[in-house]
Amino acid sequence: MILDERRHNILQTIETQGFVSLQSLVELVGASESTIRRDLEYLDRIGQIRRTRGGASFTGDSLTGFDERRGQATAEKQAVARVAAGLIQPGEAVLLDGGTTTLEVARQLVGRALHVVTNSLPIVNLLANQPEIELIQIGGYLFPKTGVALGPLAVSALSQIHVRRLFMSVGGITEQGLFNTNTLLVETERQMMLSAEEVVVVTDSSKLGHSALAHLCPLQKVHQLVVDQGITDEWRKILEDAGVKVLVAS
Amino acid sequence: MILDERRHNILQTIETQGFVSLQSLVELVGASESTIRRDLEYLDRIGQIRRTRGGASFTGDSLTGFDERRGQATAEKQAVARVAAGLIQPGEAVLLDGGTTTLEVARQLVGRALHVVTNSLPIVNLLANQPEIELIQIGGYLFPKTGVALGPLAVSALSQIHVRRLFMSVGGITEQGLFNTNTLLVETERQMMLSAEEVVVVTDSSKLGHSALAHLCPLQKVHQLVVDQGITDEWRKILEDAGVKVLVAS
DNA sequence: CACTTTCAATCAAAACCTGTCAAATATTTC
DNA sequence: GAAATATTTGACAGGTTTTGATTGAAAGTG
Repeated sequence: MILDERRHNILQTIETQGFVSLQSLVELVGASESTIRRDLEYLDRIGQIRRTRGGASFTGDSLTGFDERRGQATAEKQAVARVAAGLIQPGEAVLLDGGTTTLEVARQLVGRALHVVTNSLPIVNLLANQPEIELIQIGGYLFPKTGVALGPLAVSALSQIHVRRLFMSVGGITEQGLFNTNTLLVETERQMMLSAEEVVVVTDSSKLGHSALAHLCPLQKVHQLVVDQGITDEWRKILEDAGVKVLVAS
Repeated sequence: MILDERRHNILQTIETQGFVSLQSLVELVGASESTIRRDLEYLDRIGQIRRTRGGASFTGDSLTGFDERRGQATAEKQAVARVAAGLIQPGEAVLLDGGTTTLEVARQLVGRALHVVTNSLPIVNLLANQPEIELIQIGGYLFPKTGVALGPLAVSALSQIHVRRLFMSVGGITEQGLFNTNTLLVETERQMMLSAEEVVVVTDSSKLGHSALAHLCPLQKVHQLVVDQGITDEWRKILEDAGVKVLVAS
């Protein structure tokens, strides 16, 4: 098994199981302990997982994230979130997708008078009981681990609402457009795009050039994209040529 | 099982059960007493639980802020919840209304293979990530304080689903029927009743004879009612004459 | 007060991690 | 195509963390 394939395998296992021991990974992929250790170290460094003693755990926005993991929202993500939140006018209605970056955006909204619509359980928990915010929750099948409501019920609910701006996260961006990890999710996000006047993608630069399982839409459908400083001039040009307004957070 | 996973397990158990004895944790995770003690000490130090003699109880900044009333879950409510949960068959689809008693019912469902539909944020937080439970969340305008989704979006979502049993809470019960405190809530609950084959009301006896702002439905629409021992013979007769099957929890 | 249960402290054993190195494999260069 | 170079891999030594057992003290119980 080649390097890339193996790491992909490992990542997927961790994502689906939440926790995986080093030993079980050794058995699963048939490589030595040392190799798996190095893979885990790499995946940790790029922020996809978190190494723990004896194995690794998924670092995605696990809603039960119990320790300091939450503090792992990197400075980049926070910078992106600040810029994104700055786009919002007082009293506006915004739609927030699930994801760690949009969760940071939500954090920036506390105390502002807004209408917020979201299908993300972590965001709902964050904003519930904020007196200034009128919160509309999108229901549906609650996807485990990430706590995002998806599926027909979510799509149907979204079709009944209309907002000024959508803040969306993605799994990957290529010249072919946006991608995400899950077809149910993509379906729901398509309806989100239909319900918003303006589509704002929030992402970190590591997603640029990477694909993912499910194709969401071409670049042309995106109005604005907020990204950290890591973006290359090349990518900036690709995006702007497709009509996307690029905002770099610093 | 790796360290992180074990502590996560422990925390989740404590979070859903409220209190757990050290012995039961030893059995649950299959580690030694010493190890569990150390884990509890750690979780206590980071402020997620409080150690008590013989075990630990949950204190954490609970994901929400809705269940301050947890301690108030009286023995009567728990008894009612146990009886109510006993009605549910394996694999069934149930709809849970918001409310403290229904939250206790939800607590009884942990570990059972069920489809659960609910508009209550505290219940969603409780059951999210329970692997055996398929969770469908009803969205809508999120009512502050109680964390229940209401309004047109909720009604519309409910109209698209169908379940075997509805567990409903009420604000008051008189001979005229059921009452609740809020017209939006009543509207949503009416749709819930349409989506369920059987309507089960869970309540404590103090609600009997008391009215509330909004009339929900006549007694005849209720199939079963679970109540604590405080119910009088007189009330029992009134309910049974209206065709309600009364279950008294002891 | 006697008895039982729970707790904290200690310690050796086991599990795990880091860093290093040589062998194996892939990539580049000529 | 062969040699040179770079990367990846597996093994191992030495150090650190975690674990389970034990013991005496402390806290609850009748």
